[in-house]
Amino acid sequence: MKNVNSDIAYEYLRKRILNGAYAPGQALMTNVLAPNIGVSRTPIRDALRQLESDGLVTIQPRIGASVKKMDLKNFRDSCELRLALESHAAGLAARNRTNIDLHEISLAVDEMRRITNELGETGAVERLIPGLVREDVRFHLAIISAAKNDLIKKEILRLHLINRVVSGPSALAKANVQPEPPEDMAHRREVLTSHVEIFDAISAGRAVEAKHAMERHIQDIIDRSIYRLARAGAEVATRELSAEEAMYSA
Amino acid sequence: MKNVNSDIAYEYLRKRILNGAYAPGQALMTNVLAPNIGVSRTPIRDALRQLESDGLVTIQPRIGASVKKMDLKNFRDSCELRLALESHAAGLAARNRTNIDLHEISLAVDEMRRITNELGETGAVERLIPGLVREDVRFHLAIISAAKNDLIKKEILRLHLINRVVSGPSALAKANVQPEPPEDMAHRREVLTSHVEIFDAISAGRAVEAKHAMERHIQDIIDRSIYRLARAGAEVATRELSAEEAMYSA
DNA sequence: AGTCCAGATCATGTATACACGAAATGCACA
DNA sequence: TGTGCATTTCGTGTATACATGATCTGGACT
Repeated sequence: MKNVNSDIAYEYLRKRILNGAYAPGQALMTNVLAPNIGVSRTPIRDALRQLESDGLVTIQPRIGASVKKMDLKNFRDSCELRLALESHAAGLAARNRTNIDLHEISLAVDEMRRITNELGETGAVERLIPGLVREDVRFHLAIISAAKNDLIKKEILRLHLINRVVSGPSALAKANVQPEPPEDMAHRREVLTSHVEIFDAISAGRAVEAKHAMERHIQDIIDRSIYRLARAGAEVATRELSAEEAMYSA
Repeated sequence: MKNVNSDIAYEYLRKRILNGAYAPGQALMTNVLAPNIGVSRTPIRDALRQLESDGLVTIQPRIGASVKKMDLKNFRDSCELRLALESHAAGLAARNRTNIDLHEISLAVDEMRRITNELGETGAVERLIPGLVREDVRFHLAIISAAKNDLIKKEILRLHLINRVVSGPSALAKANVQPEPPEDMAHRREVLTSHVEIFDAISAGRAVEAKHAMERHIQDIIDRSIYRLARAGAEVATRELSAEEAMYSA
């Protein structure tokens, strides 16, 4: 955002939506928010509008704003969008990446490999997972940047990468979704392999290969997410996910 | 949008930006706009924010809003984005289309074929081109709808399809870009062929084929646009396009 | 002449007051 | 007791007044 008070309201609301402080569907009334945040209704309105275009909030005229509910359909839709954008970005990255981009991507891969190996040996899940997530985000972010298309980058970030970065553990645990089932070590190695594969393709400038590798990689992630959500049971599916939970779980 | 006065301001500004009434880069000051539109500054601010997220306006904090300039880089970027989204949508459409969707697409194809043939016989460009454009938009819109992904649809529409619909002839002529060089009859037949090809793939449920056909089709359109822009000469390239001109020319 | 600073000007961002519409309450009536 | 309508409540949307920051003007100094 741009203006200081709007920013305050925006960040305040965004954080609380993302960490689940507000239930999905909960009304966000400017006149109750205003005293809490310490600014007037005007910048709050601005913030809500921005959040609406981020897809986190629904605004109905003369009714008001509420935290957006995300059902499985919406979740799938956003996954599809991510798939389309990121795989295309991978293709572009193979064409447009500089050596510096390449270096940054390789760092993310190397670091992830290191952590994955350490995890395999020590099993120190609690301690190492955050780093793994960080390097994963870093990897995807580096590729998006290497694609050299600001519009696509903006869209992808708006979709969810920022969410993953800022959201933290949050409501996923509450929903009884196990973020890290113990049998996932195999999956972690697969992720690493995918990343290496994508990196190699981008490095070699093979656009279609990079694109397809990224497609498969993200499709895997999506399938996994949906499977986990489904397995987490009806209470998650029916009570509806907040936008945050769905985003984070991707 | 949602609220009546914000809508008025939004439509007012949108139309005038799209038809070139405001030059690219021109400042849009709320206190001069307000009396003209006949509403107060508040809904105008709302409208400007919305237009910013549409990509038509740039807002700098404490500086103000201005009509977004679009250079060749931005134009290419938005084309890339369109390519990614629409080709993916074509793939989805092949999987998710209903018979009703299929029918609507076929209507657009048939009508376009009819008009193209008539155009080949009579050469009545002035009279028939609008119908051709309409059916082209209809074709793409029908596919996007058949993909059954509201998020992707929303993104594509925001990108430019609406623009094509609402913009009208506008500033393209002013820029001395010939929208219809006489040798384009061949191109029109190619477009028709592409549409048929895409339709067949979607109809048969061949997702990857539909996707690739759409990719080629849009890449053709983009190449043509960029070629035409380049040929139109330096004055277009250097004086910078308004968002509208670039969008429309796609 | 050119540069730099101070004041003035002006547009934005913010707060607040007002008006309209929607929902909730409560009362009358069946 | 349940239903329908009027009234009230309350929150949004809009207008306007105020404050802050940015730009512009003019003059002084080098």
